[in-house]
Amino acid sequence: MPKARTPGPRGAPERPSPRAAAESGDQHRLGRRPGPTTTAQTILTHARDQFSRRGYARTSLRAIADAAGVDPALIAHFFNSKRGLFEAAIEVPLKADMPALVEFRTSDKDPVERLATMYVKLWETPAVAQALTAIILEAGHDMAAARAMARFMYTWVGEPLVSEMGVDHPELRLRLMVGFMGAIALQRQFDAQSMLARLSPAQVVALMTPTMRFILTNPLPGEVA
Amino acid sequence: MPKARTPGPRGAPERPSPRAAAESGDQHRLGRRPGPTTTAQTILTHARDQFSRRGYARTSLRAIADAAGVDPALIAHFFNSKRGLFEAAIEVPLKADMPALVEFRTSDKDPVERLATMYVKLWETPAVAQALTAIILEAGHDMAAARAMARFMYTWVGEPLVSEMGVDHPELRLRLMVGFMGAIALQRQFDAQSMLARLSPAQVVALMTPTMRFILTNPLPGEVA
DNA sequence: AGAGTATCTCAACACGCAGTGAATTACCAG
DNA sequence: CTGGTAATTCACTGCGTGTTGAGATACTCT
Repeated sequence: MPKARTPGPRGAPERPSPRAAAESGDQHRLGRRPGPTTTAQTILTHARDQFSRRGYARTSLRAIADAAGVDPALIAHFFNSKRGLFEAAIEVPLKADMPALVEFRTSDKDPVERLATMYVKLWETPAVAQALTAIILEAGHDMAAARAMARFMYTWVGEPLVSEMGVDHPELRLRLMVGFMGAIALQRQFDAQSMLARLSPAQVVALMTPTMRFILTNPLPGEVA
Repeated sequence: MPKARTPGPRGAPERPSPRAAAESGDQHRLGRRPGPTTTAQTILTHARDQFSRRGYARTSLRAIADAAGVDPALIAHFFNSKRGLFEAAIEVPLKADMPALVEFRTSDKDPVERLATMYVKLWETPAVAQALTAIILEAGHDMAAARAMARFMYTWVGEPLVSEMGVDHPELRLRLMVGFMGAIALQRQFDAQSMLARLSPAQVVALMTPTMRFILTNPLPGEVA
């Protein structure tokens, strides 16, 4: 016998709501669902979506759970806390064999143009775009996001580029360039009727490459050098 | 006639807490304060501070009221709602006789350098910097902020510049340039140990001017033109 | 001086939030 | 089949939030 549990110290006297007994084709309403389990991934996907569109503070766990078709308590079960979910959501889902990354390494075009191409292509993958957007939105408020941003910037932009083409004052120039690139991506993401959003990926690459190259190579004024 | 109001349907039976009668040198604790009234301005100042540092959603009216040394209800009295307070806070406090603006109009240097100088000087005025920061932070979430940003961008950047020096595809180029400028300002504001934040205003101007000029004047690639 | 109005505090409400513990169901290894 | 473990929902608790109404105090205009 499953032992003598107190039959229910909570309120709810003798099953008040059998819960609208005859729901349409709906079967089980309680306990584990049959079939394989993909729920954690589903939650993570919708979390990235919400965090990237509304920011951390405006996003409620209930909204994510609703979108994922799941009880809010499941989030606590899989990710411990809202913070835990957020930190999982801003883990940029990059794998070295993604086409954009492979092409960056194997192409023999100009490094800057290759970088711009890779960047724009990365933003075309929704999960990546959402993670990056969430990171940028919270970078000023959340240390984890700030670190994620620095890591992304160093690993996927700074290190590959500087190691290939020499650039003086790399920290300064990279900050300027990444700011420029981020501003473009954000405008494309949020202001859908902006000119920038109407351009094709190839057009955006062609548009941003010259300025990126200029930022990296133009002689710095005497005051700062 | 003031008519017969129900004398008090709320709880609070016969004044429960006379509130720690003898506070140090503190006099009046209730009712209007003696002397001239500057409270609305005080609230607005602290609101800008909080909104710019923590964003709209993370900022509570109670926090603002505490910082201003005032009861939260006063905010509702002066600004109606949190939203009302925010919309007042993102009204960029610019007057045409501010030194930075005057200098922009009267100097005879290169227009782009003048613009950069004005911009950096504007960000040195805390109230302006805070309003602009709050606008940028919420531009993706709040229509009022988005409009404020467009207005600022057009009135104080686009119109003066385009009217003076001809630039083709102004919308596209202005978006790129303003994104670049905003990214610099934000990095200086939030990442205090960044290289950018350690530069003097004059240095930042010297650093950003060439890129701004490049963005405005470099021939656009055939794909977009 | 006195009526009327603006400023200000207090107490409370209603609501949404993140988080918790127990109960229920399905999966899986022996 | 059977026992253990993971997945899932439910009911609930505090807590913090924006907002409200009433009452108290000061200022202002005649």
